Amino acid sequence: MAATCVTGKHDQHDVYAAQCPCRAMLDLLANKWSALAIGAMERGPQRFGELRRVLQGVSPKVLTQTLRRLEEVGLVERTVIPAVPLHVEYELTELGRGAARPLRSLREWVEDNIDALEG
Amino acid sequence: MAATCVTGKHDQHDVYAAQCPCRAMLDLLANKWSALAIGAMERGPQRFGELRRVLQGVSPKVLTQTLRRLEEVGLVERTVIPAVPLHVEYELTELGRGAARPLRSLREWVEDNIDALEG
DNA sequence: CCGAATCCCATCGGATACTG
DNA sequence: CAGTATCCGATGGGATTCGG
Repeated sequence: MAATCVTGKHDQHDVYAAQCPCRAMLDLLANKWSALAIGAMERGPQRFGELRRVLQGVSPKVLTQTLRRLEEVGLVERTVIPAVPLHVEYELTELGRGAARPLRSLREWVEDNIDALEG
Repeated sequence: MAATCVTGKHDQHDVYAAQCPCRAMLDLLANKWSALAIGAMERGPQRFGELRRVLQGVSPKVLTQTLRRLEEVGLVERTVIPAVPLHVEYELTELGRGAARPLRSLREWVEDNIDALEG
């Protein structure tokens, strides 16, 4: 069971509390590009260009922003491989692989239920 | 297992495909207010003001937008109860309760792992 | 009073071009 | 190849106002 500000032991761990860091974290994960990027990296390390190709329609700026934010909170590790041409790999951390599970469930639910949805 | 454009039987059911309706649906669900609103409605029908209080920091305009979009795709049912003062109840549909599960997993993961995350 | 439409502004996302 | 810079349209929040 998740702790909440109201009922749990962690008074500041409630995604519904505006000032709780959980909310900022949920904002980061509950974001279309984050959900797709993390899913893409479940297969293993991915290069910037690979991610850009998989995440159809993402602009380089937004992909960079997304990956940098995921890196900042420790969900993704960025590795620069000095070579010509330059290689940069993005990989899920242990924590990132944990976050990937509920996100995969969400993506799969959408794919499995899209026919039942209107719009 | 979820079907994908590339590997599955449903050629148009891939959240990674830019033109797939799945992507639009994921964009709707992978949104900070949608995830919180759907979670709030898991307890049962909620009035507009209740939702506004639970989703700390949401403006009435954005809450209306969010609920309307969820209603359009059939995840939420909106019921106007003619009374003074006016009652408007929002309730998850069967489909909405299905979508609620992975979203709850995501919220719980965040609450359970926030201490391990940086930022 | 509650729900929601309107106006205005700040911020963000997206397309494109360009650089290390 | 992997980003950064720049511009622009879309989106989101706040305050206010309207309607029931």
